[in-house]
Amino acid sequence: MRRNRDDWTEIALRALAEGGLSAVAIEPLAARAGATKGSVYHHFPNRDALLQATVERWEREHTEKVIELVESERTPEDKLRTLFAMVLDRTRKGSVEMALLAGAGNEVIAPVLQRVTEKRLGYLTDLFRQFGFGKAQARKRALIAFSLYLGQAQMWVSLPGLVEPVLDEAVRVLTAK
Amino acid sequence: MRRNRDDWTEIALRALAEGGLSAVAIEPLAARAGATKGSVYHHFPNRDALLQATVERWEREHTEKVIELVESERTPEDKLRTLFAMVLDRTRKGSVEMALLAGAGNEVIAPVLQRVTEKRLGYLTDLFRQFGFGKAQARKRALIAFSLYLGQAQMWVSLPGLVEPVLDEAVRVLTAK
DNA sequence: CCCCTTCCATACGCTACCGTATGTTCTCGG
DNA sequence: CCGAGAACATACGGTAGCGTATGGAAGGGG
Repeated sequence: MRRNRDDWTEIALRALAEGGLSAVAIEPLAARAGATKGSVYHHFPNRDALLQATVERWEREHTEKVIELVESERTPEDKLRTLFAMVLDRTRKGSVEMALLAGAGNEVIAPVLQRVTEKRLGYLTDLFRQFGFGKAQARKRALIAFSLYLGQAQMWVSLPGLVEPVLDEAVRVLTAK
Repeated sequence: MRRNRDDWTEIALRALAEGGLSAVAIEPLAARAGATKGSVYHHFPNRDALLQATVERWEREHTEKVIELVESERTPEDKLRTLFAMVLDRTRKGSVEMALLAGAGNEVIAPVLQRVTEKRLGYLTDLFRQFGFGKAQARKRALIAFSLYLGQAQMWVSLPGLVEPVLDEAVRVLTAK
């Protein structure tokens, strides 16, 4: 079976979700795909290039899709609630997101994480403005909401089974004047 | 210079803070200490044992001290504010805490993280009860507050320079009925 | 002072992964 | 149907860290 660049980033994406950053390693990936690293090195000059292409693919495919999907909700409350519920649900089963957060120190991952976070914060700020908050306060609430999401996601990996019943309270607290 | 068990966990603790989990490696640590791994392997059977002793030392020395220090504040508001300010400040400059969060998947780190988190959540719950919240709601607020902290800490490593001015708003939001 | 234990250095083999070099197979356009 | 380029395999050398084995130094109790 011949493989192209996209095949490899897809495989790497899955490995990233399941095994974290260190699982994106040329030789194990090749073995897993029933190939040898000769194939990988034909499509990518080195490991960082594969990682780069992989995270950029994730950025393209997942970042905007979430926002699009949330926008199908009608009221700001529903949007916020859906956003939290959906994003946290993705986080559950070994997601790419958590792998990237854990690997935030990596110089390939850092810029991607930065771009994605800023985009999300921008969207969240707009969302809070729809609740009637002023510009500055909407930004603060967005930061708080996003931190809350990050923290929930983090807790899921370090304390599974303690995260669930907070959503309603969180939304209420976040939107209270 | 002769070294004992505590010397090595201290060195490992520093390495953990500065370089993360992967920096707790026998050979680099020994080199850094001007010794050879022969010394380390005399005091610890293997790498995991060193890591274990190191994180347990951190658990002893840092977990309870924070709570003690916060308890010196008078009002619940001041306690909450101090707690956030202090813990987030520790997080800034390459802390052990962040290294542990990033390595939450590790089977040595996980149980420690779990114990510490539960202890902190317990304390936070008590704190929110002092605000007049009922038992269940205090627990939810505690979870939210702790997630908020985790998220802020996480943001500090992936987006340095965007975290600061949220403290007041966060405290207000968290304590609002 | 000497011996026994503690502490440590040196040397070794092993694994996992990186990256390179070179040869082989597949595929498709002419 | 054949030749060129793309895709891949194989083999190699290199690095970093783990863990073991064994001998040497160091220091305190007898």
